[in-house]
Amino acid sequence: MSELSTKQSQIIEFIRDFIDEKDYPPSIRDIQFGCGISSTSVVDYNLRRLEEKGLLRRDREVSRGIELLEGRRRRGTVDIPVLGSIAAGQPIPVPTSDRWASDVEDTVTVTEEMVRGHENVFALRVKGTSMIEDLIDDGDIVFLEPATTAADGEKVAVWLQDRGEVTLKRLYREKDRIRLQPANSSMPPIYADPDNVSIQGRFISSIRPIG
Amino acid sequence: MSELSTKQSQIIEFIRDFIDEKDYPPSIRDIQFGCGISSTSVVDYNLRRLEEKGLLRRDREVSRGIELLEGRRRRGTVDIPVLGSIAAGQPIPVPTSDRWASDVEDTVTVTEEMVRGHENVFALRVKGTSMIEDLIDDGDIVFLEPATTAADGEKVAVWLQDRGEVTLKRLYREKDRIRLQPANSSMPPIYADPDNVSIQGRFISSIRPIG
DNA sequence: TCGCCTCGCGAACGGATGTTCTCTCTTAGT
DNA sequence: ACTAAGAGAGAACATCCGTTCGCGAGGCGA
Repeated sequence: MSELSTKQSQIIEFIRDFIDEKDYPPSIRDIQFGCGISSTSVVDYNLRRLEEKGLLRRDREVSRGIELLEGRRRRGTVDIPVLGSIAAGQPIPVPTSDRWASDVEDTVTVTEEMVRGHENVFALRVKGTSMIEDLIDDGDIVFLEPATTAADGEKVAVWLQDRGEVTLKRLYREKDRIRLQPANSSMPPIYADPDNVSIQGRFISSIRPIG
Repeated sequence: MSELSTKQSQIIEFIRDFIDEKDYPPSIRDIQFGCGISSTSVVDYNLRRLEEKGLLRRDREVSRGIELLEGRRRRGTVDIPVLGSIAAGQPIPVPTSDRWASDVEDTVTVTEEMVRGHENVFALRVKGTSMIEDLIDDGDIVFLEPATTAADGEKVAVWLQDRGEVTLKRLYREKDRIRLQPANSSMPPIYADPDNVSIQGRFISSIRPIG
């Protein structure tokens, strides 16, 4: 029932290739000649079957009104703004709910899986190896979601007011201070007054540029 | 000269939105009504200007034969076959020059930057923490390119014939043996006879699934 | 003022294109 | 063998749609 005849998979294949090459869908006669079919009605017939099977969508009465549903796989990418470098001494303007402004210096494109389920994700370039034992190296790009709170032990980007810098660390609450723990046994933790620490974002994932 | 008139950027905008929504380009009359223009010839006129400026490409005499050049941003993704797990005791069929066979259990989609400049890239799931100090953790997915040789110190996937297993290590040639060095100071290196080692692939990059 | 160019309007032409109708041909069920 | 359904061929039709042509309104330098 949901088997595809040779002709039908050939048509699907042809449409995919056609769009790949030309960036617009083929007309029925394009398909006809491209697949060596002898009549437009045969193409129409099979297109209807394919539509019933949910493999494509057609806009009636519209030329080239064919949309491959299954081919929607690609385009599963998101552009993430790189707001700056972390632990570089610069304050980071965390994006508000509306999309980031236009002053973004750079963006990285990643597949949606890298930030799945998170909103308003932004990215920062990591300087230094303070999180090396959490497998975050110098030069990596980390993805964060805006947050103002965090559970103990979470990796967060925090703004240290007195130092005027943003850094990525694991955050632990102690009696009357906050401990920012590097993941690098050669580096001591930073202790800070709670009033001096403001959480900017929560770690989601990271990538390492090739090379 | 290369400025865009209000109408022209409006048209570009409309085309982009139209394609975004319908997945096929608008006809000239779609643009006409969508932009509140009173004549098809005006659309045609501006489309020619936009084509001259290199912002789009038109296929003459073809309905909806409009292709946005600038909108090519997305689609920069590649599907990489995940051939199995590494250090899991199973031999890995390295893909030949023709595209991998159909028995691929899984694929991951990544942006082209992750494998830039490499051919026939395949992926493996990492089991264990033997490369932890090279920032490759248990559960990571590594990307490799087929290779049969490697320079000293390179991270390679090697097939150990007597153990019947594939493992990811740094490779060093010593007098009459090969040293496979884990990046984990709690693990000893593996020494093997050169005849017993066959290199399967060279490390390119890795990603870590979210969570 | 006179060309010349840019930009826009409206209409008409002809090819492109989706739809539909009528016929075959084959296959499976009875 | 008869019939119904699936698949296809061929042609006709009605739009859809890109192109072109004539006309006009401004702007600009000579």
